[in-house]
Amino acid sequence: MTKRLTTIDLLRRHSLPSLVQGQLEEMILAGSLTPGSQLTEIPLSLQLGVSRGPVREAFRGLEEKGLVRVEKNRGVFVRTISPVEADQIYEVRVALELLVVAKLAADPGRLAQAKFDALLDKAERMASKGDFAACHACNVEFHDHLVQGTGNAALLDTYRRLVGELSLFRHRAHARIRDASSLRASVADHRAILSAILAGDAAAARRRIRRHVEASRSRTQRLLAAAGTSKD
Amino acid sequence: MTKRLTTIDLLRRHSLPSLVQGQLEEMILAGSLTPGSQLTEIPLSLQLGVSRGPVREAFRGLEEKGLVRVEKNRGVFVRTISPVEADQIYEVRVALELLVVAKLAADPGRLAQAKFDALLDKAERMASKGDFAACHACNVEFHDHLVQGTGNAALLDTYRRLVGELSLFRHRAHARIRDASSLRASVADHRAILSAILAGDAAAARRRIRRHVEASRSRTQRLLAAAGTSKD
DNA sequence: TGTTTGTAGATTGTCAACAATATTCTGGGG
DNA sequence: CCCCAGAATATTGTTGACAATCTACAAACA
Repeated sequence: MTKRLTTIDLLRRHSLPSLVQGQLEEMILAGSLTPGSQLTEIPLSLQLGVSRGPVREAFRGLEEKGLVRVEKNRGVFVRTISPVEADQIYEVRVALELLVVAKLAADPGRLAQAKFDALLDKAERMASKGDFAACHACNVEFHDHLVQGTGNAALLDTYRRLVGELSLFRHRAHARIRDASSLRASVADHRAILSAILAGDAAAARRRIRRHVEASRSRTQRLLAAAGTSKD
Repeated sequence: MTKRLTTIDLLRRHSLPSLVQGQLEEMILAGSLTPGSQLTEIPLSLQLGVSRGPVREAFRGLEEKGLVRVEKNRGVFVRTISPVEADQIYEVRVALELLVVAKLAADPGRLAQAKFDALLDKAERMASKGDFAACHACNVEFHDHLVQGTGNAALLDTYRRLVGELSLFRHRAHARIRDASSLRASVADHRAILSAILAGDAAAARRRIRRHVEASRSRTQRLLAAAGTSKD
């Protein structure tokens, strides 16, 4: 009990609700809280060492963020995203990423190339080692850094929200990334996209990112279809 | 029998926090709560006839929605959006609207043309009557219905969030729309965009919506610049 | 046997009181 | 006259308790 409190005490600068929200968000995005599962207030508040109030406030934030679904007098549940919803999210994401690479290609000088190269190298190393989760994390971070590079806060917020919901969908699909070839293909895509951006070739960058994200979309859809036939 | 039940049921379905959040959101978007002003819990809870708990929960939702800013131990304030932030939001909005008209133009049959025509006619009537606020509302609704027409829930959510933040910016700029010519120009733009969509001409629709939103962007920026020099 | 109804338990919804923090005001000193 | 320390006030942060609602189970009846 005391140990649990220290973890929260060390971060006293943030209010309790925001801490709880961050913790829950992390667990949801990591998949330790599976989509569809119920989040009961009392066990959570006991587990986190806080009262129900902050937990409820965190629920509100998570609901607005699209990570949980609240049913009055019933409870809150980790949001489940249907294949069509995921497809729609992907559609918006493509539009955003097109804007991202176009902006970056218009001014490639501002991009910290070393950071991206390091990220891509690490992704390949992880893939070689067979650590697919780490490789996937690198790939996700590559996209995120790309969006960060635009310097557009609204764009970054919007993008992250969509990606968060998509990761939710990936968990629902039980789609653990085990396919080394697709991971390597992603890294190769990323290299091509990056080079197009650095060359200032917006058209090529747009073409490549579109193909890249569309491939991810159809791949995820296929994975869910396979998982769906077996159980759901 | 059904009438009373539905009203009761609708009230029972929404929890107090969601009611409060909706009320506050309405007030913020309408401009009756001006950007930068503080929202104190006790007066609000007294005014709305509820306790502080629901109000706090509503604050969390509004914060995640980007309508208020929360400072720990200081209070919550209606969010103020800077010109650069507004510009960035507009940039994302353009990307979304491009997707919207492209999707609609790809399948114009699904669009309820009568609804849009009625909306445009009403907008012109309001402009002629000198009711600029109503005309502006019609124009906003036109865009919203366009996005609704895509049938993409994620796209609609994302779009509405951005538009909400932009309306916040308009209030900050004290930019009451009084310019009849720009309002009429917007209606004319809308007619052109709609006809391009109905003709299935995606390229023309994209070109026109881009010019249209970009015009709105620069106009809003100019209005704020003018207001900024005079007072702020 | 199947349905229904009542009851017990659990969970959420709401509230009012208490604690912690920030802001304001006031009095004294330089 | 200005500045600073310290109390007074106001506001937020958090908690525990109480009320309302839903769920699950079991007993009674057709």
